[in-house]
Amino acid sequence: MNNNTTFEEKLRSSGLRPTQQRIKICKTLFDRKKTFHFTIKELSKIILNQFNSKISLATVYNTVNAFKKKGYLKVISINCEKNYYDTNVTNHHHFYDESKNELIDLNDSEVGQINIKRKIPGKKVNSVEVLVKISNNN
Amino acid sequence: MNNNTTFEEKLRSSGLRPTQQRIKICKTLFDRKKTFHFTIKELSKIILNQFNSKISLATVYNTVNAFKKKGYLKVISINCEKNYYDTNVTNHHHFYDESKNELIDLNDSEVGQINIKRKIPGKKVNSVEVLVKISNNN
DNA sequence: GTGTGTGCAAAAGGTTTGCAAGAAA
DNA sequence: TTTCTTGCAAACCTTTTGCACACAC
Repeated sequence: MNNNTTFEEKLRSSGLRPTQQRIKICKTLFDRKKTFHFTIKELSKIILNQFNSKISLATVYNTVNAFKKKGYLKVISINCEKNYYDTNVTNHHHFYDESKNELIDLNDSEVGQINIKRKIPGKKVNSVEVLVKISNNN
Repeated sequence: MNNNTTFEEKLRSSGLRPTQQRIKICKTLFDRKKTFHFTIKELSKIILNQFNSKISLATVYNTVNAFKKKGYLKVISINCEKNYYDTNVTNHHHFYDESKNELIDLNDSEVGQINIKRKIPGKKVNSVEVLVKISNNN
């Protein structure tokens, strides 16, 4: 289903030229069954292994930022060292495994209804996200 | 109540020498009624204005990191650009005002009970934090 | 005096940018 | 041919580190 033609259309319809680099990035990000969490460094390394060809860091950043702007990816901030990206752009929550530096999706139904009782005058709520930090039981 | 002697004791009992710089940082951070949210840059600027003397960035970082390690401050990651610190080290939640780049505390009672229904085998939960992103209404 | 802390400047790590060469339309 | 994209290197920002000097004890 997610073949090259589909990615070409996706890119084109977003006003992005379907270059070889962008198609490779699309394949790596979106041609999978499960949600994908990654950092830029990890993504670069995976692309290198998957296609045996390097895409420059600048291009990876540019493309990921373009996808973020288009709403194809979202950012999750766990710490200030680096950004984590998520191919699941729906409203949901996360476990962050501090032992493995790894994100795990937590869907809405796995977190009870969250009821924010306080309102801030003149402000609207953009998102409500829960981050559950976990680590090994040792 | 929070006079210099108290801060000296606090530092000493934490194994930190009560230097002039550290006492100034203590005054800025802890000699206030309300929770204080700050970035390192903001803290440096406030100290400069408050005491008319500059403390080197390295020292501010060192001291803030020491206080974090001692449990006097906690870190809140909103985005990857910079770390935010919080003088409220109890379990609580936050509004993040994306229009003003400002944190507002949300105490436990203002957020309904959060019930994480999923468990990850072999992992323990370290914290559960809610971040509510808000912005101007217009 | 001894050991710790400070401050500067340099380094480190992630991210962005400027610009010339290359690819897409 | 025109416009957009790539890739390199340099720049940028926050944070950390090395080291000489200064301060606390």
